[in-house]
Amino acid sequence: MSEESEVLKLERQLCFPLYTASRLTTQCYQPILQELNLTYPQYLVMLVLWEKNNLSLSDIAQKLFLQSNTLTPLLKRMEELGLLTRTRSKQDERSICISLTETGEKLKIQAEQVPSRLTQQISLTRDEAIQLHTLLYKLIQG
Amino acid sequence: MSEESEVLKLERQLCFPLYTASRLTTQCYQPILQELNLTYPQYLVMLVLWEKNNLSLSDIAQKLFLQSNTLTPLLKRMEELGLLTRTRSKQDERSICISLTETGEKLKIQAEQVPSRLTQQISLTRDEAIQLHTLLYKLIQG
DNA sequence: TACATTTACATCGTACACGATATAATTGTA
DNA sequence: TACAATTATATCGTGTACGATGTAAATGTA
Repeated sequence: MSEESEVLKLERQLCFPLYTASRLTTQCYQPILQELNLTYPQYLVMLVLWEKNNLSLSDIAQKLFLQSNTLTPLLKRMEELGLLTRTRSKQDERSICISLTETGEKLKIQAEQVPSRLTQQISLTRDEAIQLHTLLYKLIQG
Repeated sequence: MSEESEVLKLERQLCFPLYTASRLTTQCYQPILQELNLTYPQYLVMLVLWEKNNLSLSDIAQKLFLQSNTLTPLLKRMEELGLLTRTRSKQDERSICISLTETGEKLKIQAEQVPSRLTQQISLTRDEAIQLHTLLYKLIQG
């Protein structure tokens, strides 16, 4: 009934396993992050800020490949959770400075266990994970 | 100021490049799919149905690793677009049968050019793409 | 055959993503 | 210095994702 069209087969697309692997991996994080009361995108913001505190929205946006339309409400929710503060920069009134609160800083200690707990759930060898990591960054930066 | 915590560095995580590669790849599709008046998840549903028509919602759900909470509204929108019909199955009144309309079938012809147009934009060699494909499926199926 | 269990969808609420657009501050330039 | 262009963030609307829950049909079982 359906014509042969190899190029349109779902399993042949690169996009589909990317989309699915991303979603399923995020789902693996969910129960772990729930203990920290964080969503996955919120966790990413925390990773950025734990590495370097007091960044502007655009700094975070650049690191996460996101924009203000996604980040503004995300950061507002995180402010309401008491994880960070959003203050207008003195040097440039357009810019806002995102700073971790003490609560936000302290959450890092609990978060230290997250990566290893996730690695345990993943069905890739260490070498495969490295290989995948390399290929994904090549795709992203291309 | 921020303590050294190698395990929590953003660039070390596997999840982040997965999430980003998925989003950026979807963004590559967007202008191409706009010509077909499809969103990316809608395109995935079409890929499934072009391969095999007259599937139940749960068949599609299984292939795309989605559930009714996502698929029901998605399929309703596609029905409104005139791409498919949703009819209760006679054999099992709980099940709905998703069938392509003629419009939906015909869209396949236009879609044939999508994969190659995307491949051109991707910064991976053929071998790397195959390698990535294999690793992602291993991750998904694990 | 009653009835508990399972299955297939649907609905609801929350939180992203993201294109389009708005707004105010800063910068470049005639 | 006026004023156009740029930049940083915010807002809005639409469309996913997905956990939790609801509902009705089908199935298993005593």
